[in-house]
Amino acid sequence: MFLRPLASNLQQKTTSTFISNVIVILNHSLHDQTFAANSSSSSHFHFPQHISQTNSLIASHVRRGDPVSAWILFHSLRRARADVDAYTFTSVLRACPLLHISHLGTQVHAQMLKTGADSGTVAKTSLVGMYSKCGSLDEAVKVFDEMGHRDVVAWNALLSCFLRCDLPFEAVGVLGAMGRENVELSGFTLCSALKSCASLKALELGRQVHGLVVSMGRDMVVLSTALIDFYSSVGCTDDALKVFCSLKGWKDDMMYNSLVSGCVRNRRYSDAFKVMGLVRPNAVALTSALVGCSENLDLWAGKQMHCVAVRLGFTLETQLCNALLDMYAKCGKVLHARSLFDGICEKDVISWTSMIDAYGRNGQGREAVLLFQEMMEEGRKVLPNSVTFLSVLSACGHSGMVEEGKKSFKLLREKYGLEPDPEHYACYIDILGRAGNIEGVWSAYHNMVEQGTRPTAGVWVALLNACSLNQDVERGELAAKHLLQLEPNKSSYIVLVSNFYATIGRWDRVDELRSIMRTKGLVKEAGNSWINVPGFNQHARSLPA
DNA sequence: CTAGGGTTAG
Repeated sequence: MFLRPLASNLQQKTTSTFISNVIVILNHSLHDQTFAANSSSSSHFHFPQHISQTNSLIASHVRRGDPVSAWILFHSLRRARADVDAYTFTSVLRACPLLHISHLGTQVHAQMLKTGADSGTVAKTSLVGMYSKCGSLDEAVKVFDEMGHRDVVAWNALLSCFLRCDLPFEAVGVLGAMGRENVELSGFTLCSALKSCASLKALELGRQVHGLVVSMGRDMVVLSTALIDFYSSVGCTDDALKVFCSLKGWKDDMMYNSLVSGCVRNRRYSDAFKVMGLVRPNAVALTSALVGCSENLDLWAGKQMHCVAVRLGFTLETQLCNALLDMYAKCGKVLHARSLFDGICEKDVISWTSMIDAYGRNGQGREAVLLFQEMMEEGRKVLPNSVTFLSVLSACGHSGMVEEGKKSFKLLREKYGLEPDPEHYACYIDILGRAGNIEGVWSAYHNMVEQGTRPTAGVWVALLNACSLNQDVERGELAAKHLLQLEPNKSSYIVLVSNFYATIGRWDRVDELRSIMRTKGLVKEAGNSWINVPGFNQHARSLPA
């Protein structure tokens, strides 16, 4: 009831944009030819006889991943003033978040209010889902609050709402409220509960949910997957393996994928390879396993993965190719990485970023910058993001390309409208410091503070390094003070600060820091280097034949 | 006809 005045308001405000949005959608539609023929005169457009049939048609468009067709059908229904019911709206609400047009869902909501289709639990539940998928958490909660009767599905929708917005603490709060309201939990509830526990690293709570899963005894494949993911997230790989082994009967791909990814995340590479060997691997499992190869610098195993991918015909999977590219780059095989990059038909921002980073980390800054320029060329549909810029900036830093670094730092804001993160400033300060431009370093710092960006430890480290190199004693001491204030217990930072004082000859401070480290019981972390000798590699040996 | 599990770049 409260929303009625708001609805007419919205309707007025959005009518003009509504028409232009539809034109945009029509231009992008794969089916626009057939539709244009039909829509030129709406009397030639025949809808199925019953509204329920049209509803299923809209729903099936959405299911097929074609929200544009769903929207076109819905819109022509409205234009023809055909009857619609609450189910028409629930179907089209699922298409709204996929169309990425601002306020589209709000427009539908307004139409629902006008036709009275917004009452009822099912309609309101789909509105909650729509708003949360469009990023309007407040609106979603508002709709939920206005619901008269809430069934378990409505509660589950609210739960996923908080999970989607990365608010696991609030999600657990919803679980508590469900308990107080005596809502009977469903499998969906437990699934969301496990996800919350995973993000909160709440081992005990998760174990209790595990108990509920066992006692409920339904949806075991899906819930076991969620359990595997939960135990992997809290570092209990053995429990994840136990869940996997104790489930008898058929297991699907997702379950294998979850376990492979969990083993890799916990650096249990040989277990990951063993699990992969149990079935014919799919593209997702291979992608996870490749991360293990990259982290492990295990070129031998990585090449096996590559062979498997080729044999099973996964070479068109962009995400898998990206992981392969990265694996070759991390193992120092830039040329292999490049030929993979060239072979990717649908290059996404990660393909480009990984290749730029591959050049940068191997000291080929010139190639990195050239590839970045190629990426930015007119007519490319892939836009660089903040990670791309980090790779470019660090490539410039490693290769001493000061001018190129300055240029890309400017582009970040001016051409792409991105706000530099502290990490970008740290890279940029590093570039200027190495070039001996200490005044540039500090003006970049002041610039950052003026933008309201708070310096992180990484920024202070970059500033301190710049001061060491340029013998900027006073401001270096300032940076040292801030760094130790921010991270007083990190031995690597204490060593860094102590090295700074050694550079400027303040041995009293060096001794002071050493005794601080002793009293805090900190030791300098051992450095390590890693090489793989073919034939002496444990993970490679346990690879399935 | 509303709600759920796995994957890639720093």
